[in-house]
Amino acid sequence: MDLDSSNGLNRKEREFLRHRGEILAASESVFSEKGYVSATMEEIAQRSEFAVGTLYKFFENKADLYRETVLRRTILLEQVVVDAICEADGPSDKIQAYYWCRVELFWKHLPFHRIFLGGPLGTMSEADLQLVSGSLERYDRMVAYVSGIFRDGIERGEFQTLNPDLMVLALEGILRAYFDQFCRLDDPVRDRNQEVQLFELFMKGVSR
Amino acid sequence: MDLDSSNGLNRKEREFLRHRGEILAASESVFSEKGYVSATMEEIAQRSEFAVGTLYKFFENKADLYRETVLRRTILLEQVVVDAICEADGPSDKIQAYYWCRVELFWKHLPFHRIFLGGPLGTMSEADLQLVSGSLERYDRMVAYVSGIFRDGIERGEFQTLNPDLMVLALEGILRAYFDQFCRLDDPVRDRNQEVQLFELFMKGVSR
Amino acid sequence: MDLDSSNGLNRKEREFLRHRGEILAASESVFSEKGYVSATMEEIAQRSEFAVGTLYKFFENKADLYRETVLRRTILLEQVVVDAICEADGPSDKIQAYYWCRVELFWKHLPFHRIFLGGPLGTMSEADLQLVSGSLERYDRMVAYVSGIFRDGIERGEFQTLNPDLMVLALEGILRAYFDQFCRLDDPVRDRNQEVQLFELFMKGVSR
Amino acid sequence: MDLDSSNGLNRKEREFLRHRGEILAASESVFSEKGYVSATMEEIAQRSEFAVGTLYKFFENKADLYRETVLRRTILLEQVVVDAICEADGPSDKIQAYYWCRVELFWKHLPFHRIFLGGPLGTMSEADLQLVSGSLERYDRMVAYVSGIFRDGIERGEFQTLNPDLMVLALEGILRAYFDQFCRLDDPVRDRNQEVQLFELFMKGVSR
DNA sequence: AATGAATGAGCCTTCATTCAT
DNA sequence: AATGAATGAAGGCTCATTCAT
Repeated sequence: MDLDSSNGLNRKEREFLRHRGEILAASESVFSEKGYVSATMEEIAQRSEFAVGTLYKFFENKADLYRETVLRRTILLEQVVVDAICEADGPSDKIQAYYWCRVELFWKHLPFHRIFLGGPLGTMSEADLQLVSGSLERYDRMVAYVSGIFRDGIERGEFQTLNPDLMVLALEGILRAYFDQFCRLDDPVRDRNQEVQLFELFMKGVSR
Repeated sequence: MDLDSSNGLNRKEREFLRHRGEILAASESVFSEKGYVSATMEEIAQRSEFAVGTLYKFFENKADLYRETVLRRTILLEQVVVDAICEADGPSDKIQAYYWCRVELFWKHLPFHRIFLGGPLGTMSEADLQLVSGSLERYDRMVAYVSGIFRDGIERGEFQTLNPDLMVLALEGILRAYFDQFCRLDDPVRDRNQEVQLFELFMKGVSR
Repeated sequence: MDLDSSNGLNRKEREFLRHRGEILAASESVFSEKGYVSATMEEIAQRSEFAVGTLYKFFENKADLYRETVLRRTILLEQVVVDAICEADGPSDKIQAYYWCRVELFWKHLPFHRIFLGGPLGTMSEADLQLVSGSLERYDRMVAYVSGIFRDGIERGEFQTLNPDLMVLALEGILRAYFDQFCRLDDPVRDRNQEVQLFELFMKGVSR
Repeated sequence: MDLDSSNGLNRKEREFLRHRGEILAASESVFSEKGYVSATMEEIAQRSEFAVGTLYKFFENKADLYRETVLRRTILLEQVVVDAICEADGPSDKIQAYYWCRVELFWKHLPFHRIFLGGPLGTMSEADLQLVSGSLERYDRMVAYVSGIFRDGIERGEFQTLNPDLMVLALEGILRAYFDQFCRLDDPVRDRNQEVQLFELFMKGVSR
């Protein structure tokens, strides 16, 4: 009976994880709307349909809840991205896979972008940065990974001879600028043509 | 009668403006370190060496102080940028002028970048956006202006046929990504070579 | 299941109402001593033996707490007064019932008189009046009701032909002047003989 | 040149008194609109067209300014009332003189009534009462004086045998109730007929 | 685990008062 | 006397966190 999909967990444990997930979902939505400081435990409680006290059974405090909220998505991001890259062959294709993977994930988890990948990377306060240091590490690792692809591509003569870190930086900047447009809007409408144009612009910039 | 630099203002008025400037400087530094919500009037007062009550003689409230802090720099940004662009001839040169102008201003006003041009553009909450709506308007106007240059460049055949808005978007994204690196650091070191490489990457991307 | 006096409320609800009542009691005492503006939430909290934050779980803000403090007593006043009048027969007896009812209520709720029926009716600022508009409405309704009794008495020939509104006005004035004496004192001593004399003076004034 | 109407004061002294009077006038108007606590020295300064600091050259502090504002009018009240009473002959006429004198003064100094004779007498806090103790003394003296007239009238058989203090109390109460009506209004309209009716009601109540 | 009432430190803001000019 | 910029203590209100049930 207990041998369900959730890898050999019993009912108690499954329920625990489900509740935890519900809280994280609520907190993601509240944090993305209000920002870390203005979000209140009260509102997260309401939206998750738990009592305030219950949140503290699952997370040490507000900072911890925020950290975990961001971390959950960052882990996902890293996994999906690495998988997508692995499945592609050759630097250019890998970069293309990465690009579209990022774009798809954005549209799937727009609120998350508002919390973590939008703005904050550069502009969070010292204190805030520590809140997500675990996620930052993963993000940096991912960026380094992509950087490695560019390095490879340069060696193979597919990309021009530029600092590969700057290539990722430019790519990330273009992605964020594109994403940020939609974070301002209530009801964003995707335009795949723009996504194609941006990618071409970038590839023309880095290609030999 | 007062032959000073401040266009016919008397001592009282000059002192008022100087104090106001001191408060704005303090507030810029505090807001950039803590963010709007976490910054306290108390700390801004201490850093500006005025009493809390004094801040309220110069600004209506915290939101107003923030607004003016951001606006002052945005006005400067717009002026300097437009001037720089005007002095250059032809689309490519104008874009180059714009690029370096933005870079110079960043290094001159790094804290401002943390407040306004870093992150927040995409990720500020509805409420926060209204705080700086005046500045946003100016920024959007500036972006539209640069977009016009791209349009012109396309018509002249200097740039490839892409949506000029996406060109500015990419350029802004690259700039922000470059800037954001340094916002994370305590003691950023400028590397002009990187700045040149990034610009070339971008120009290669948009040029015919 | 709970066979208590509080009409089918559970323990939680009863406790809520009890706490609310304790806060209202404390606030009545503080407001009556200090007046609305000088009373502090801090002191009301101390006197009710709750924390400041707790007050805000029961009342939206200071104005709301004040409003409710006054309203609770005004509702009581209206009920008791109307009941007393209804039980008496004929205009003169009804007025007598009203008079003694007001007097008894005064001695039972002296602090309330300091807040609402003493002074403020005439002298509260525009802003303050809105604070208690609900109570004022009730008070005016009560006065109108008593005025109707005078009108009736005039038609029956029990009272002389004067504007009935002025009769209530005089009666209210005499009551307030009598009450106000005791509000000045720490340890007021009731003198029923005075109360009788004042009533006779008034009745002689309005009777045929 | 210096022998003007102001009893042998020189220009300096006359100007001093004039300025003091202007401040008192402004403060009367502000206090009557806002109440003691809500009135600000800032607003009094603006309305008197002096700087805040200047107010402190004329009055020790806010409490002192309030005290003097009230006292000035109370002294006037006492003088005018006593004069009016003296000019009348016999208890009934003296009371009539007093009544109309009070009514006239009310219409002449409505804002003052809002500050001092409306409400506060009974309902001011301990602290507030000390603010105007000097005025209260004068008011009590005036009331005692009128009480003496009633006592005299009782002895002469003009009034019925009741506690004369209660007679003044009733009279004062009726006056205040009448006055208070108009303090609620922006644009009060006098109705002399009402004033007559109220006086007759009262006189019928106290007369033999 | 779940609840939510209670807590109290902390922040924005006001305003009586002072003081250098 | 006159000014008004500067001060800072005090008050209303919020919200992360705790704890008894």
